[in-house]
Amino acid sequence: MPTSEAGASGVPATPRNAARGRPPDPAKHAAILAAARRLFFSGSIQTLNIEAVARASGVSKVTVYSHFGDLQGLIRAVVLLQRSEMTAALDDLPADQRGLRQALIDLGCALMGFLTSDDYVALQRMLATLARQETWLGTLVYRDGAEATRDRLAARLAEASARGDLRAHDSRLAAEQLLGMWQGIQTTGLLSGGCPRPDAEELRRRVECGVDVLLRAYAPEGIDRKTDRSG
Amino acid sequence: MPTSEAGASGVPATPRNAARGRPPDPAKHAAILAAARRLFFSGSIQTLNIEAVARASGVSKVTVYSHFGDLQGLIRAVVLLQRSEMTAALDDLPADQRGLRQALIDLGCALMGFLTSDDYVALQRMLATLARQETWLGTLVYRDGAEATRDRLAARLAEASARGDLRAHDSRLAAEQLLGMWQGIQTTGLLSGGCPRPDAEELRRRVECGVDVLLRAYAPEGIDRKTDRSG
DNA sequence: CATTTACTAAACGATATCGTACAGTAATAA
DNA sequence: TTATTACTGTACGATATCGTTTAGTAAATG
Repeated sequence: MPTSEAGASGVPATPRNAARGRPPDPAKHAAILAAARRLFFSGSIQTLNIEAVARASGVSKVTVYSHFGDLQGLIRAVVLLQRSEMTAALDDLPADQRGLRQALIDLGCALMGFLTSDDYVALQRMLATLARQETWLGTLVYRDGAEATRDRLAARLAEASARGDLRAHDSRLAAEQLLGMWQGIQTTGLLSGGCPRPDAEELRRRVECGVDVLLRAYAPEGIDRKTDRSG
Repeated sequence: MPTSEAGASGVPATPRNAARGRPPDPAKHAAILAAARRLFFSGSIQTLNIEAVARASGVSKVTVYSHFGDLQGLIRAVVLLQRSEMTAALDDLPADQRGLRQALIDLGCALMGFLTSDDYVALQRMLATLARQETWLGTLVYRDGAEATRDRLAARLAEASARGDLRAHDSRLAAEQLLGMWQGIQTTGLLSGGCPRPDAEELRRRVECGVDVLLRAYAPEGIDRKTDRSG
């Protein structure tokens, strides 16, 4: 029997102590995962089958099973890999601070670029497909993705409010509102394949307008901000 | 050969003129469609297979084929059926006019109730799964759903702007912003199974806050609206 | 009546895919 | 060297599901 302790973890079959026999090959583990990911992203979850993965990764079918136990396990691993890349991308969002408006715009542009990327859309589609069988995957990605982003954004809004740049408000709600305005109905359309991917220009416009609406609505009491974004 | 002209339409096999032989049974057509719909909504697209549909609708397998030609055809028919129910629901949205704010809130509540319904979520999941194979389905639902709703909402905002209740603005964009604020990250969460369905109370709060943000941001120039929704 | 079309029940052929078994080779530790 | 574990290639068994065929029954028209 192979190690069989790898399970769905990203770690290549942790040897229990000081591995007695031939050590498992991490390169193969990675190759399988990469092939599975590629196969899924260039097709649907239907095209992600063990044989194709084995062929594409130049590995025996048995090796796939010994590394990931199961097709479900492989799918899980792909989702988790994608999730880790997602969180990394979200952690790299700009944290610039030359003025609240510009900071929000930069963040919004980067975020929307990510949310409309093929990778993210594919991940969401996968989760939508798996939602019935593996709820926990969706929960995980939602927590680390949408919720985390909202909370990070909320923290900035709360700071701004504390500085007096915004009136007192429910920051988490405001953050969701901003995220919602940025997305509009785009993400829905992308997910169902109903609309093409918007270009950077279009995204920027949406992001800026969303920020302006938020700033005007939550401007400190008694201040009527006039903006110069006419037309 | 059976009529074979039904295709994916919702109409039960239009007889070309004055049908010579035994007429097709509309009840069976409906029963098949209903069973298919039920099967999909209580499972995933995986549980929607011809044999199960035939069994559940008390109809021969061959009949299913003669009515819908193909599994793809059946799936198409289910999506189109669901789409027609969706558009009906969207057409029934309240068009009340006792004040802009209340009208928007009523509309938002009804809409969000629909968007968070099991049926709508299931439809979106289906489209997300099918997005690679049958783009046109997604396009169709997106047009009749999200875009139509946005445009209807935009029309109301444009009217309000013409009346002087709102400042001049890009109504379509504003409509998307409002839709986005209402949804926040909820729809994303629901789709991936990441978050539970919000209750009516929660939805109402989101809708109201979204409307207030929009109204304040797009208030006629020079007017600083003070709201009484403190806390 | 005969003809034509819709429908049923059961069986069949064709695949696709899963997961496992087997026999052999490769790499590492004792 | 020997024991042990990883890996390969091929083959196999078990299903599941599609879509079709066949033979017969049901319901309509002329």
